[in-house]
Amino acid sequence: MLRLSKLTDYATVLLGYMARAKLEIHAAVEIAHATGIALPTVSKLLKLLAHSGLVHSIRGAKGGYCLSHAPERISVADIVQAIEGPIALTECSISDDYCEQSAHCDIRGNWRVINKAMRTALESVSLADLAFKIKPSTALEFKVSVDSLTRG
Amino acid sequence: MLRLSKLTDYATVLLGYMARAKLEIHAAVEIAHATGIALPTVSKLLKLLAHSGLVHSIRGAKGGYCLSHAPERISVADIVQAIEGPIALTECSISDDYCEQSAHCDIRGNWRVINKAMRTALESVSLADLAFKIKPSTALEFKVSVDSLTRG
DNA sequence: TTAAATAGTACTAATATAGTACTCTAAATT
DNA sequence: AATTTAGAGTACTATATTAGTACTATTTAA
Repeated sequence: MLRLSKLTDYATVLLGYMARAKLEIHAAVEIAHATGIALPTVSKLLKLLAHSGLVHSIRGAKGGYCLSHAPERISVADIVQAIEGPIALTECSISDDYCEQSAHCDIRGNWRVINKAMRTALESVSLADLAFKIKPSTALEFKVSVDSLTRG
Repeated sequence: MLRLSKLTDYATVLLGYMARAKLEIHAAVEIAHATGIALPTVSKLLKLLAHSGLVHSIRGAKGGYCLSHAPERISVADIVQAIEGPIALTECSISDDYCEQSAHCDIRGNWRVINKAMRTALESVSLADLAFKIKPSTALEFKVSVDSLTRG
């Protein structure tokens, strides 16, 4: 079904809330109430997002989390990677060594290309695009030449 | 990690074999031997692919499977959909009703756009691209305007 | 009629995901 | 300094999904 995990989905919801709310600092409890996502889940997600540097955490009383960058600077790819790890459609996209089939498999190199294409697609959409309505005039364009892909 | 299932990966390998091998009809056993994928798995996959019309099945002795279309006409999106079902990154991309969060969720519509973008990326790569080396001169281009996306 | 091959279905096992609980550390307020 | 608020870290459990297997039925060639 090629789908994102629920956690990633939740992450976009809670980051979307943070992007829209004007106050800088948000406690996990507040975000949980506002979004309807269970508190332990919200905490877990915010920790992951803090690890990847997408949000900044402030400890102690009156602490909380704030976005590290403007919503326009945070891409969907960033969010997916923060929660799910590297975007890699197939095992062999990650490491060369792992696949026992490699003798039979002539397809490996070409998956890399597709992978890069997907990543490019996800990188081209920002948190701002998600959180605020995408205007119909906005054009998403992905133009990926194999030259650039095979170099990457 | 946004990855395809192993089964989808296997499916590309065995379709790749069929695309390269010149003989029209291939029994499941033959494909299993050639690709190193276990026979029961190969059978399962070929059944799924036959259901979606990507391969044509011939029953009985001397039977087997053959590609329904030229490798150039079969897209990676077709293969993914045959094995994993509809390409839908989030639950709400499939049905409107399901999501209990819908009151809180302003993000729904925009996921659709991303979804379509991903699908477009996968549609732009063919089985032929996978099975034979993509030539560096080949350019994969995705150009998706939101106008067309919101209509879809 | 027999052997070869796919169709269909149901089941089991393995893995990954989601969710929860608990302890530790840091900062602010009094 | 003590207390309270809030995040950090870790480990665990339950659930759901995925992968893999087995078995029976059906079709066709020789």
